Amino acid sequence: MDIQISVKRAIEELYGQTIDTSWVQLQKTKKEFKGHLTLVVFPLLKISKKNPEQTAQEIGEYLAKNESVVAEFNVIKGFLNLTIAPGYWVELLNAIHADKQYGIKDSTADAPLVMIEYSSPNTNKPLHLGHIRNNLLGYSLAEIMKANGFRVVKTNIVNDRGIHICKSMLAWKKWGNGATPESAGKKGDHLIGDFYVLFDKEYKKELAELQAKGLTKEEAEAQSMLMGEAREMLRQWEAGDLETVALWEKMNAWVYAGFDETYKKLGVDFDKIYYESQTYLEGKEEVLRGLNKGLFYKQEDGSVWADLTADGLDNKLLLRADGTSVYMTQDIGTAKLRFDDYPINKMVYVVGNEQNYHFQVLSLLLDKLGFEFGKGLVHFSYGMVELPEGKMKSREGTVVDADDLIAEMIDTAKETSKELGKLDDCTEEEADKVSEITGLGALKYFILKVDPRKNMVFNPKESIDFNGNTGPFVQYTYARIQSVLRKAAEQNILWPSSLNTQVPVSEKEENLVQMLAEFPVIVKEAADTYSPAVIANYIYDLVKEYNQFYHDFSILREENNEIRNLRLILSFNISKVIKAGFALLGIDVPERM
RNA sequence: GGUCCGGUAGCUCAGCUGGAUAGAGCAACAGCCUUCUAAGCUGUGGGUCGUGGGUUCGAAUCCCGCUCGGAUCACCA
Repeated sequence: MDIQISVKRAIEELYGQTIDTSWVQLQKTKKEFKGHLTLVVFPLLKISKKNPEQTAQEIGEYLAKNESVVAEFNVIKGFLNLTIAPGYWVELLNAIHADKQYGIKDSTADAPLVMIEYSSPNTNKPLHLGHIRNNLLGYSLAEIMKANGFRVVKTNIVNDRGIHICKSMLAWKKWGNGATPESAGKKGDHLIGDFYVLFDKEYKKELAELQAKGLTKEEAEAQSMLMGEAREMLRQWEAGDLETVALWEKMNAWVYAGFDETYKKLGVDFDKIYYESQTYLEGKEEVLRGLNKGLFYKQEDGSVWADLTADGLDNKLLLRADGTSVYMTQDIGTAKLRFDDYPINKMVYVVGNEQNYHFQVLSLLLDKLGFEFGKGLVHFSYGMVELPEGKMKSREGTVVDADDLIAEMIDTAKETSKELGKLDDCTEEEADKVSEITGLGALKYFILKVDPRKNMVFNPKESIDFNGNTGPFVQYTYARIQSVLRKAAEQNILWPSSLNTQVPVSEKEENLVQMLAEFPVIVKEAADTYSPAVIANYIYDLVKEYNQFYHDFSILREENNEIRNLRLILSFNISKVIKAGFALLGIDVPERM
């Protein structure tokens, strides 16, 4: 709203000075005071040359007299509380109501292109809780960026090569008896993950046996037959040995099928998938190009390094002495391929905060190599997910498997709904659908509402608690609004596409309209701060406010037609905003529950 | 040790481009279902915003020191 301009005009008229709009500090009036918007006058004292109360009084009088939007005002200390004219809220509501895509901008063909990398799994393990946070953040961020008019490419880099995959392959070959996902009755990613674990177990056993014979830990590791075989397998893979590559392809295909199932369940997807097996050689070429241009240097042993001491960082290895690439090399290669494929304006990497340093270095290296998006790349860094009992680290063996967790959430949702009798008049199919929406909604909302940067505690038990600041609370409110609208239709209550500005609007309704008006601002803010949590917390506030309001009135029994229309349109718009906001978070809302 | 991030109610978290008496939810306690879905609503209690300084009319918010916790500083990915 353009009260800001009104205030600016007032200052100019009263004190004959033009001011920057940033001096006009308007904020929502606190609940305990009368008014909608509050002007903080302290910054303006320099201009008025008067004390805070006088200044506020003068500006207030001017606005009330000359600006029709301002109906009343009151002054408390240095705060000028403005009451907005009633008709204004109805106009605002009409405007929101007329906009089908409220808060969502369409992207144009010439909009900046953002590539968002997220998920990035290894092919030797199923996805776990950490991946869930990653996937949800990445997907939500992509939707938020789209809603702000950007063109977005969602991408995934699959780490499909290296010694860890060879470990799984070797274990399968040795002890697998030709097991397949079908024969074992497991998802492919779980099957391969189990073989990875098996390898580790056997390897540890071997080490213990060697150490029992008097070898040190280092000697045992060097002499390990198993590890030797795994390394040999990696060499064969790199050399393109047909049998090894065939096995690798077969097992990877199982894993991908498993991942796809999990992604589908989570509701995330990708526009383009890159595989490290296809990018790591590209990175090597880029590094050599940089070496030739004198950007990097070679050590006596043949290894290639980047000197980043001028940028306040250390020397960074880019190619090993034997010419093989490291993690950084692969990321450079991937970046190159991506840039060849898309005219990227901005690159966003959704990767855990343990890699902050890596991306600091990557940004510098890409910049040196001449990639325009290098310097401005965003490492969308998020914190670890911990369990109430302690850290969630794979080596501590307390990993929460993504598929198990999702299934558990859906089951709990179903049980709870049943207990409450919510599913009584549903078919089994509908019950399953609703349980899936609420179970996943609980999970997604719980994770997304937390500031991404922070480490968070995920308590499975609490997350499925349907009280309080949770996804199901919001979903429930949405479903109830749908129920109101359904019943209005059944009773042939038709409401107009816009309201008469003379309709009386209560304080609580004004408050709700004000919150609705903030939605586009919130969506913008979420994109600027790269934080879906902004949207989640806003939606919760809106829903809570609505619930408190909803409790007080009866729309369908309302005798005054205009007031009933106002409330129906208000409810409709709130549900519209909930749905849009939740879509940006990747959460579904059920029509009934 | 260097660098980065965090510390807000018993617990989980908002608030952080400086603004009024720091907010939610959970947990505890007390109420509200002949009224469109009680997965809800109302009320009560609960805080030296880690700590010490500084800047300012005003600091949870900005700056500096200290402290605690996490991450990282690999020829792992």
